[in-house]
Amino acid sequence: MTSLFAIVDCNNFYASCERVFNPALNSRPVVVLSNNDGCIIALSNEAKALGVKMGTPYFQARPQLEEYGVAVFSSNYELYGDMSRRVVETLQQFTPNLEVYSIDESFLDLGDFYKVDLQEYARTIKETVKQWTGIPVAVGVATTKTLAKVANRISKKSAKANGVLVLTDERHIEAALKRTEVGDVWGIGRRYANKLAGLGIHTAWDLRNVTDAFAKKHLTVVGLRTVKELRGESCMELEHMPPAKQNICTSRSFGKTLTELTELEDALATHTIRCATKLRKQKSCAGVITVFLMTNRFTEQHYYYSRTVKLDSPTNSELELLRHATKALKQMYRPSLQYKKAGVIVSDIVPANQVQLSLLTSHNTDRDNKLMQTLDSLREKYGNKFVKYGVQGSNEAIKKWELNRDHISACYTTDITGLLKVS
DNA sequence: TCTGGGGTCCTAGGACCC
DNA sequence: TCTGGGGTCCTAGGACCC
Repeated sequence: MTSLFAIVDCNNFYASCERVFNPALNSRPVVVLSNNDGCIIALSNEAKALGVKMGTPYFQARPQLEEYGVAVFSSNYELYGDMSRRVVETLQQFTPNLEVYSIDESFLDLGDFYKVDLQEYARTIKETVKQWTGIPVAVGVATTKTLAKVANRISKKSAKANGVLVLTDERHIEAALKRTEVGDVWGIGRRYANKLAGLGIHTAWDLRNVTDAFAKKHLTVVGLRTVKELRGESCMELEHMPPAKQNICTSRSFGKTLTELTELEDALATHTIRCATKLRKQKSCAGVITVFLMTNRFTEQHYYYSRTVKLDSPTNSELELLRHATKALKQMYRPSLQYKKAGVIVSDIVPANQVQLSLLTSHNTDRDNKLMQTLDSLREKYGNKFVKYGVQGSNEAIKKWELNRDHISACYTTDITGLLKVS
């Protein structure tokens, strides 16, 4: 029984999302910036054709962008998240055996579809997603996830393929792997690509033909799996249910540098609450919380402070996490430094229903759980900004550390608090 | 002036125990 | 006091992904 996978990948996803609700952009190059308007993280094909590169700091690219009349957007994750859901719902019409791999990519298990015309089927997927959501996608089909990714990549580049490539024929696979650079293989990053080049491995085809021992020695067992997948031996199953996260991190750069303890408390409280909310959403508790502060990493003197606290008993109560985070912050804080970024990481995560209550803390837990449930539903209804703690300060104070989002698009699919509009 | 955020997995080496 | 070996756990660092 041979496996069969499709990977459906949205083209230039964030840029495409901006275009869906603003058709005037269809004739213009579009870029989307990272948080804080820092770097370019998405480009339309037209912007790529101008030579603008992914990851470039906005302030460096800005003159060029203005010269060419490129449309520039701050990232709008409410919009992208909502569009992502629409794409997934469309794909679910084709098969329930689907893995949402990232905000813009899904794997489909086509294991039972050998009898259908795959080319035709893949094209129907692509056209349906475009028609129902407005988002252009590319579809790659093969017997392993890694080969499907290769097919997907080529389908975008080849005019003939036009966004759909079924890679099941041995001769076609060989040709595809020969024209794929080794660094473009899923699982081979820049470091490994350089290392492999030094060892005479330049294409995906070269990599497919190394021995198992060679792969394991130079690329660890992870790389060996990649090599096997390139040979057509499926080593990565579809993951229907994403496993609960083992670490959860919320961090942001500030719009401006901060020096005051109260401002940092405010920012970190918001991050802590987001971490706690994420924990509750996946029904987990964390046994360890880490708080970190850093100054600008691009200046000569760069400071990074962090403090890790092991809790008596795992929790997802933001009240308790806030207590520890605030205390840790006070211990780390040095006045007179220009802080640029802060964050909270919760780890040692366990399922909430497996938490052993310590006698010391158990009397609080019931009350906390009920309060957290209430807060979650209030926030879902009225938005995150609706419920706040004293430590989070007034709305005035928040402006100082909030992100720069000078080029944000309108909230087409959500209102300002992140609520779904009823349409 | 301005440089993102959030994850996973594997390995090597040290600490510690028997 | 000296000696050897093996197992486990933890951490830091390095690689990758989107």
